[in-house]
Amino acid sequence: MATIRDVAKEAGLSTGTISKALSNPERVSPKNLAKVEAAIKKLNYKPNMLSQKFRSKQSNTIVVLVPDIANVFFAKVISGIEAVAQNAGYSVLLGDTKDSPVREAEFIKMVETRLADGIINLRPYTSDSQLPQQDITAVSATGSENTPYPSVRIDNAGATAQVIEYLLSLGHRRIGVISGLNDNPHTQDRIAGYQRAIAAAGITFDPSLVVEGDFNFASGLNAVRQFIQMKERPTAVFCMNDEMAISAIKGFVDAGLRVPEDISVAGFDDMDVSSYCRPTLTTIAQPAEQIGEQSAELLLELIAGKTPQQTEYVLAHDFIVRGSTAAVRQ
Amino acid sequence: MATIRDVAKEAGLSTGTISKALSNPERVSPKNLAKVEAAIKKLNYKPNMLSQKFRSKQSNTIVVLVPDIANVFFAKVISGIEAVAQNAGYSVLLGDTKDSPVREAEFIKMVETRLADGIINLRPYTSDSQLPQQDITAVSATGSENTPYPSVRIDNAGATAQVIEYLLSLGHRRIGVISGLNDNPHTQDRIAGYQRAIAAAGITFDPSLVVEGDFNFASGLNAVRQFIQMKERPTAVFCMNDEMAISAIKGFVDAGLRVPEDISVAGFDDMDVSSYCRPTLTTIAQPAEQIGEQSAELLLELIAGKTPQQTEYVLAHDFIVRGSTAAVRQ
DNA sequence: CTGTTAGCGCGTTCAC
DNA sequence: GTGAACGCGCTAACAG
Repeated sequence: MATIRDVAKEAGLSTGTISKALSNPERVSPKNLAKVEAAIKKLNYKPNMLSQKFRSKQSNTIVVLVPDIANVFFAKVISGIEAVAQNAGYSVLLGDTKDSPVREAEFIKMVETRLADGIINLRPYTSDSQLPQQDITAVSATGSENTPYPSVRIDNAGATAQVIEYLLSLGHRRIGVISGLNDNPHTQDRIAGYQRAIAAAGITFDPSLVVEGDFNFASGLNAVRQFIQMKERPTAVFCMNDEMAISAIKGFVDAGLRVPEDISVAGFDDMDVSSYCRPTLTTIAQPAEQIGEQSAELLLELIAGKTPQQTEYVLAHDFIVRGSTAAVRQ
Repeated sequence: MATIRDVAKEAGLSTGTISKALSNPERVSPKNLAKVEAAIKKLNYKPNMLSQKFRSKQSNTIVVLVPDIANVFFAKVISGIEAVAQNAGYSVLLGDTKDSPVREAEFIKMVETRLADGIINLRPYTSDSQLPQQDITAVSATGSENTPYPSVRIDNAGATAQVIEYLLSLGHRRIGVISGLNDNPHTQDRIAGYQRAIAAAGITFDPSLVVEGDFNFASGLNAVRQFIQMKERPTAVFCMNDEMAISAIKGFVDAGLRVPEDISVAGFDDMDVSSYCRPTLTTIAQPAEQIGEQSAELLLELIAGKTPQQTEYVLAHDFIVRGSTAAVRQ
């Protein structure tokens, strides 16, 4: 495989000139430029980027830590990250951690060992996080409150409160929740929003109305079983993502209840499918791609050594009312 | 940042010994090994992987070319790739091409310039593909028939024929199709399967029954409008993915038709949501993760310079009958 | 504008 | 078992 020295020899010039011709063509005489081009073409020379990176000590790579890439929300965030990174000449290394701290640690090691310049973490921060054990440049996308490093997120508590207030306005007083895993920070933020909203309406918190899910379809169905067996069944259920909302709807319907006539269901995330399923889903739309873009921009600033004015971005969400919620039956 | 030389100085040894201590600890005296460890810890030394890669000329990285990472099917394939790659000590670089040949070319350049050792292409092969312009080690996941390089795929035509045969067995004679883009090889393979199946049943092909979609939700809705206006409406519709099937169902229902009583709808891919929407979806399940795993294994063999026995894997699919299809109404 | 040269951090000789 | 020295491909610095 041809090296820059081969090109130099072929063109009858020195390696320094070739190098300059590639990076600063305007600083090389047109005559020699032509020679260089000819030699490159003849030898089919491709600069070895591995050497370039080694030389420049810049990997121009960021790693994205994601608990599960098959989750649509994460995939969209990544899409946003990729767009910004690509534009800035950065590559993105995919770090599917499968929720394992060990794997997470391995990816963190990549920036310690210079394979990557920084990390974007899509996993919400918990205390067992390996980050930031060292002084690693990292930002948290989909962060929750109190993330100890730069983050981009939405106001999870506020968005939840908004949904709950809407359900209250429809006359619902017993509002169930299908949550994420209890130790997930998003779960906690959203529970806080729920409690805030019902407290403001003078309703006391009933823990039995909160059923733990895990953000997957199956857990929505399980939760429904619990609700159905209750003596005092809720008249509305807020689900912490759309997957669980969709399966909850199926669960209620299969049990002979109509949605939204007999029971209202609201979701979170606004997946694409949420406007095409039946009934269509009332939900919170997170600006997933934008979260990715903002995170990437923030990280790139950090890598460049700049100190950004903001290190915590709270992006706007949307509350979308569709067909799965209605006024409580009298 | 500490280098191997710093460690050598600290330990009172030479760089060569340190290097050996790291790669072949058993070939260094225990006494010195201890010194090395102490020095490493004291200086918080981390080997510079960028240098290692440069030195070894091995990037241990593969790039995955994907048209759209926010597509669940692709995301699952990637998940499978990631698992195998990680296990083999490889990193995966995400190449979101946004369906642009220019971006595709850029990623291909990464393997030409040594940044990556190989490519897995999730975009079905078309003639305008930039691959394999050079002798690049690449494999096509989700390949279609006649892909000119190693590939992993399912039998698209056969799977489609299976769905159609099932619909025929239910008494349907006019079977509509919502396809992918016409120039997509998967579209072509599946159309072939459709034609084969109806021909075997003695039905002549009516092109007006095939409506072009684009694999997105919205196009399913558009296609439905065309079907509804037909004088002779189909009694069943085969959709080339579940997204379009779900939105088609919504379209029919909104138009006052019942699914499956008035019209049957079948999909392709078996998204998670397909067992939770209403009605649940009759569909073809592709082994997405397995496709990813197989592709990664194949590519790694190729990279290692082995010649695999097989260069075309056709994996088994599943035909899943659920609630969206029923016997034709008399 | 061009050529020469040093050295990035590491692994790998080959003497000792 | 160990250490000194070289070179991977490239860029930067300086001299011409």
